[in-house]
Amino acid sequence: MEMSFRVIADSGEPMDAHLDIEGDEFIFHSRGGAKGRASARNIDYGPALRLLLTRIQAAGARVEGAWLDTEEVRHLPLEARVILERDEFQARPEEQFRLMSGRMQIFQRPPGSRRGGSRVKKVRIRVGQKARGADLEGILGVRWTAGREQRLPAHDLNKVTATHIRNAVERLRRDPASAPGFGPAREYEVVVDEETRLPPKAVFGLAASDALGFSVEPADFSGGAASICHRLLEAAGYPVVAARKPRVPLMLEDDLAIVDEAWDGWINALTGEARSLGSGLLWMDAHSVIFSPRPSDKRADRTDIHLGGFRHDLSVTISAPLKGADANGLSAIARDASGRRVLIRQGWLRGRPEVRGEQFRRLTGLTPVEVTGGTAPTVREWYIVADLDKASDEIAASTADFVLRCMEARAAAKAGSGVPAPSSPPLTAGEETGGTFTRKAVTQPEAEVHRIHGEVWLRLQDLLKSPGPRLSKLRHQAGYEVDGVIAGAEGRILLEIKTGRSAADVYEGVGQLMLYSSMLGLHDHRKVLLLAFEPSATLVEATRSCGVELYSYAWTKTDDGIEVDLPNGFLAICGSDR
DNA sequence: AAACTACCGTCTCAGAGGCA
DNA sequence: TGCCTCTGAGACGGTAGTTT
Repeated sequence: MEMSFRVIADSGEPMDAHLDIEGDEFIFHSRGGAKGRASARNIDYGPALRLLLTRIQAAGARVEGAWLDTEEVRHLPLEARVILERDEFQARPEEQFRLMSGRMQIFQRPPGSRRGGSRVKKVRIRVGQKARGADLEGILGVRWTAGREQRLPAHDLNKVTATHIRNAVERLRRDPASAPGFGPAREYEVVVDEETRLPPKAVFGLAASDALGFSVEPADFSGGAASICHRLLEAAGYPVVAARKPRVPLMLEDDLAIVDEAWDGWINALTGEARSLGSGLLWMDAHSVIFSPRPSDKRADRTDIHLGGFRHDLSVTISAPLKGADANGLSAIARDASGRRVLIRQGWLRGRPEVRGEQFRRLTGLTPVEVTGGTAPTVREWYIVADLDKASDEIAASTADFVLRCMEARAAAKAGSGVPAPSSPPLTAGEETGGTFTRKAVTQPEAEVHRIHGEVWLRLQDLLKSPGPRLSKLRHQAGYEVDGVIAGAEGRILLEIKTGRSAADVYEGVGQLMLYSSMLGLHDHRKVLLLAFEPSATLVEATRSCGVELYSYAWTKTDDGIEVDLPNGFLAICGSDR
């Protein structure tokens, strides 16, 4: 099967999403394979299809309809495989996508099967002719791909020798235009001598063209820190270093819509490079930085980001700009001379002790940038957090670097003031409550919801009341709250109660017990996870090997509420003789 | 027979809405 | 600010069918 066109993102980067064009219709290809594997195909299916729908609408083009177009259903007449009606293309692109993917999933599923089915199938979309005369290719923003699609294999790139590289360096030194198609250095530079620095991809591209006997282009190989390109350049005796940033002044962006869009892009980049730890916490593996997005308390619908959150006394907030060109804000979006968008933050860490000015520069090792535009009573010192026109991983890396430097500065400032930085002593948290609350009708009808979690807690508290209260709750100063700490018969117990029944609830509970045990210094406590279902022997075994004991409770609805039945084994270790 | 294509089915995650 | 429930949607192993 040929896949003739490729979707190009607004940034100009080609996406992994392909389509064919047939007259006034385009066929958008399905996604397949596991991400990261060589077999992965059309991995950007979702984002790309949304983008296409947006572009069609933006172009004022008329859409005639969308149909499932997999081989399996091709024999069916068009009207039997509609996934979006003509009228529905009036809806917002996001809504169109939602409708289409939902219908794709349930198409021809056996009756009664609520789940299952792919949402990433091949679809055919017809765009009407009255599209302001533009051709479909132009409206969709796609590019014809005739040649190579993949990057060159490593064994080809490894054919590049030090001699090829030396020759390439000499050619580029004599004539910087001798590698057409390659841009100037952005992230890294090849150090040739004191005066001469060259773009690594151009050097390697030229060397590879020489070695392989055909014109190697930028898309044929990756650059970046761990790439074969950098490795071979270094091996040939040319150090590759981070590019020296030009010290051009930045201009504060005053259009709030652009600021907000850039802000959202930044958050997306971070989120895309992280995985969830539950409870709104995200973890960037690659950079060892934790963060949590929180609704802004200054602006509705905006999100602030708190980074480095395990230790709130070391964390850094980057809050959504309140207005355009706000030279007084904590953070802002600015542009450099070439129009690139940059997220900047003031070099001012609040709290005790406060870190700002010269101390911030010294402790972080960062250099402030010159920023113009906007008016403020005092001059602010701005620092670059991330260049937002870069790839997500680079945005995340740059943000993480900024945050880690801020955290180090905070820790150093504390240490310098003679105050060590121990984790804060835990506080006692309020008791749980049971009963019910009414869930308003949103997507589901209004309903009474029982606070099972609270009921279990109250039942346990009741059983452990005598002699003297032995169930308490602790709360870390950063806000993390433990379900219970029990002075048990055979030692103290750290308890986490889960009402959910999914594997994710178990993962979350085990994770919470690990984290809380460490954060609250409760290393000598038995870690107990109380589940609402009977775990399998395998799960019990696996969690036990992590140092977590599993017990399950049961609850039943009675006339006057909820009756909770706690397991005897668990009550025994709690010291209840019930 | 191996490799590839185009899906399916399930797991998992993330966000919204809501409560204390 | 943490946690709960619900829901949409992405990730990804698995596999039938097709092509080489």
